[in-house]
Amino acid sequence: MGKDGYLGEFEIKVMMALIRLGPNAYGMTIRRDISERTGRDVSIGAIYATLDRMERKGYVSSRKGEATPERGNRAKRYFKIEAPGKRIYAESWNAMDKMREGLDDGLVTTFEPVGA
Amino acid sequence: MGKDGYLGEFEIKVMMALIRLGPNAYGMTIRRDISERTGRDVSIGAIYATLDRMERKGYVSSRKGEATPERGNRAKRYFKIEAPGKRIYAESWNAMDKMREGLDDGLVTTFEPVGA
DNA sequence: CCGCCAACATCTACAATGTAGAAATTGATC
DNA sequence: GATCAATTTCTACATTGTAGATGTTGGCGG
Repeated sequence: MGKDGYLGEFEIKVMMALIRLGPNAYGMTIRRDISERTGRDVSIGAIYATLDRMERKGYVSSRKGEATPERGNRAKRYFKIEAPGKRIYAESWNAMDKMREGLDDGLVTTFEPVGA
Repeated sequence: MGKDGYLGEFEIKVMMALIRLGPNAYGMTIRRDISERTGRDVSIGAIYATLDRMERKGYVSSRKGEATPERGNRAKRYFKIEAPGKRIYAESWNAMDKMREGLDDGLVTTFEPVGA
């Protein structure tokens, strides 16, 4: 039970986007969610590569949706988290959280001492 | 400012251990801290490889301590976070935190529905 | 003395993840 | 039927993650 490694930093973010987006999660929305929240752009290739790898492991699954015909459109590929994915995501996050327990944010959020 | 990537999952954990351990951070204590908190063992090689890479980038620095002669002892190598390290750690963590904003823990912490 | 043990660090190699960018697909519109 | 927009797919390479074997240093038992 839970003997595999942890999700990587980017994988965790993708998982979070999946959770947030729910049934509306597909490549472009996932990308947008991550860019908006973190303030940094990610290539769409990065998103799919990660999603594909997680799908191979059974962490997520995908299904093709209908092509909504709004000025040229390719069928979307929707993703959702599967049980093993939830499990490893929870483990990954919990480990982070435990590592962080007790750490004072002040120590690390401030970049420079105010006086110089 | 802050245009490099983010720290990886393990790098973040090592940083957290450094913060927690303060002046007592060296290979073995870092390893122990991570193992105890996450409940999983990490090889000492993994710790040093990560630390070395972060040192090359100027995120952390190290100095050799005196060999405390308690039943055979090699001089410890103490590590500490440098300003660029604090910066990227904060950015990395903040990005995670923002991604997670609003997510319901209940969704992901529970592995199986109670009823089957 | 000498060989062993303990506490640490170093090195090497390989697997997994992160990431970008260019190309392909598809249907709509003109 | 050429072009455009929304989306996915493919490919390749850089960076991180990770283990394990090996080197170093001194105390200790005998």
